Amino acid sequence: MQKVAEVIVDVPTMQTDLPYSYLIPQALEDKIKPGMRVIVPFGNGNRKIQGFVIEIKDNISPTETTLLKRIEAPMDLVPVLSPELLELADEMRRTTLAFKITCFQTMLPNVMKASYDKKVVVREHCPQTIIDDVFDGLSELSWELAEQQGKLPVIMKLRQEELVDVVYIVNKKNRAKTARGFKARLSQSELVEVKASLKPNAKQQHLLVDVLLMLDGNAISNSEAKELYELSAPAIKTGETKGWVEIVEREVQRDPYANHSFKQTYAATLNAEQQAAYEAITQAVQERQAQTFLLQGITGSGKTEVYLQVIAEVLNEGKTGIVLVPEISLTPQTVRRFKERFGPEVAVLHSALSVGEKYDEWRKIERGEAKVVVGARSAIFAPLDNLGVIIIDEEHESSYKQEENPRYHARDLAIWRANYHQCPVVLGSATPSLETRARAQKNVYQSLYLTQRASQASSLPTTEIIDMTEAETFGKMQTFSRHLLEKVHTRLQRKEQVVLMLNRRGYSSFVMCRDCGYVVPCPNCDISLTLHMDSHSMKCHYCGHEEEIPNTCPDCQSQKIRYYGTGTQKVEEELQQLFPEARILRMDVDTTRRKGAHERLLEQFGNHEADILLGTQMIAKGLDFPNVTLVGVLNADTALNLPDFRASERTFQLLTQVSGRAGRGDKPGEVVIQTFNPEHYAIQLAQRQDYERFFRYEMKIRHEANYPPYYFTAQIIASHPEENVVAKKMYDILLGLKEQLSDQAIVLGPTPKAIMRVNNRYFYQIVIKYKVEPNLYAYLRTILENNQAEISKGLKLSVDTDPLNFV
DNA sequence: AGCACGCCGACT
DNA sequence: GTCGGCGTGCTC
Repeated sequence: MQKVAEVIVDVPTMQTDLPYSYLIPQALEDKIKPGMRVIVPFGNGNRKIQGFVIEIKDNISPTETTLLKRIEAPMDLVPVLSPELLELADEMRRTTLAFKITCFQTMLPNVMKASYDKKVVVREHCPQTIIDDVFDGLSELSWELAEQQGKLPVIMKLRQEELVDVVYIVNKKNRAKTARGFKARLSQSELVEVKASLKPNAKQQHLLVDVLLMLDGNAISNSEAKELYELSAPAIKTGETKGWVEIVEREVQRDPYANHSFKQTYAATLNAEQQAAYEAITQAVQERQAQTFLLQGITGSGKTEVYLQVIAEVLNEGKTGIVLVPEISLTPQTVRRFKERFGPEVAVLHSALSVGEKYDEWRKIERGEAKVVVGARSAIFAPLDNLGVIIIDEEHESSYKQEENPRYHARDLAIWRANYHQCPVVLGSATPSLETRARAQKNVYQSLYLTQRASQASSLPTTEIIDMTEAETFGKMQTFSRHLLEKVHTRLQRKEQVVLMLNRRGYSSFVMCRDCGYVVPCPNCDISLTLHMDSHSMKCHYCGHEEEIPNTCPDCQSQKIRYYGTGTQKVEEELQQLFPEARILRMDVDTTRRKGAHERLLEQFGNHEADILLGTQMIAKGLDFPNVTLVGVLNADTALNLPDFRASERTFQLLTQVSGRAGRGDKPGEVVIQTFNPEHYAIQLAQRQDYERFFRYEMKIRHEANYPPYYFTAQIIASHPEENVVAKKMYDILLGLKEQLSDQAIVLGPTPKAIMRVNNRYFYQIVIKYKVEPNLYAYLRTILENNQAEISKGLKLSVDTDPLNFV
């Protein structure tokens, strides 16, 4: 019976988000497997596109099969998606409402996404005159070139006359990097004979034969032969002409950490709490329990050592493990800790890797060479079999949620995969998200606590709050309190280091006219432009618009146009004026844009090449410098006043985290928090590092206001170039929702987004708060389906079934 | 997404 | 009368 493959095609639309059936050609019958990529003809013109086989059927009636097209070619030799990941894609499609094809592409390295080309090929009976005129005498022409040269009308006509064909090409990008190499064509004994016949002064040829003998039939790359044995290229060439060697192409692995050397480290002795956590988790590993643990441990309590030893046990059992780390923490220091313990069994998936490097790491995992995967969010899709544990460090980090389709949360998928493999998940944090902590409270997750700092010498830092409404400040911008400056001063004298954090949001420089108060707005968005001194221009952070800095007020022509605000650059300048002798390192989006810049800056600071590290949120994570004895938070409030119910939670987490940066060594640490809201509970409780009180207080607030974790939320965002179009659409959607939802559900909106216009589009949102709405996801899907027509005409509609951001 | 079919405006 | 605009609908 004819075999048929069910294929998800690479056409990301609502209407094509379903499997299409294709015949499997006889020759490929036993080759095509679920999880493989294939090239299939699609649509009227039979253009060739990529597809994923999800199922093979052989019980299709013969009458049906005659209507089917056939698979053109496989794109893989073995499936790139395991049955597990195929199932996980189902789950993702169901819960995030994203297209199946988008889910597949998210699960795989970027290079596996096909790109498409088109070309025009002359047919056999095409007259030579036309070939000369249109194709410059060649047999084909790329579509792109034909378009540029304005030849499309001619080509259309030629195609109707059947003189030329339009051919579609699916480009595979995932070519493994290959290198030229060679291996012996002769047997060992023949080589010995050859060597005996060589003249004594033919040094390179002797060397070549020696190398060949040593390789014993194995291949080596030319570059490796040169590097290791100083074998020259001409010698290899000679070997080829004389028939001693065979030239081969070898797949080479790009190892992004090839230049690092790692010395083996061994398990440290665990304290009682760490030991208890270790035992609970490894017991779940051994007993194959899909238990989720919340490992709640203060900064410096040695969570990582617990992870390492759990993984060691997992490997010992012949299983594999995934460790997720926030993108920003995936520094060489973090990687080193795992590489030093587990060596080449560790693969690292990191967004800073090139697409090729990422593919190589992925291949290494797929081939079973790596047993431990350390990576950011998308490493949750690592193609590991036989998972023994999934660890998510800094569980509360928002970077685990993808803010584009598919809008998945790595934590949810981790729990799904753990269920599949019957293995535990460990969620680690000093400041767990309220959702996670609430689940632990209800014993859905099992709680494990680490309350002691692992190294006895270090103690918790002392934290002071400075009320900026009353404090004596310094400088034009009132960025620094006298108190903080004095403390910075003493550190500089003592040759200790200081970390200063600037909450970036709402803290950028802008230009304002002192006469009329005019602020230069973005022409495309409802926001003012930000001043950038490095490029001497005004930029919009939302749409990228850039323009010159005005000399006179564009509104009233006054000359009195001045710079305001405190961007990191401005603060750096002022700090430099206050401490001319201090070496300051600035770390923000501008200085870390270039690949590897982030690590380089941190390394410099670690080597004490700077005294003060001044940066945005990104400095709060994971850095561990023993010489830092003072951490200053310049503006603790800015995130606090956002209209988002998680504002307090984020502020508390951030402040607790930066505070942990002080006093990591044997010298005591101090933290100074400058704020305009000194009485706010998030700030007060962060000062005392009192997560428990914060949790209870915040839960009360969430309960009273019907927010998570007491309620689930869903968010619909629509945008359109015309405001009345979005507004009307959203009211329509609201009406439909009201009909579908039970009266327990609460619908907020539609309301314009805080920045209503971005890039000349108007944004509105609806938020749904609910407890039990079994039909909600299905109905949200129908909303997307019903608006297909408008979506193709400029409406943008996005649905998030578990949003993290409401601003 | 990309292509074909189809129904209304300005041209040889 | 036709060439071509892009609205609509379909793709195994």
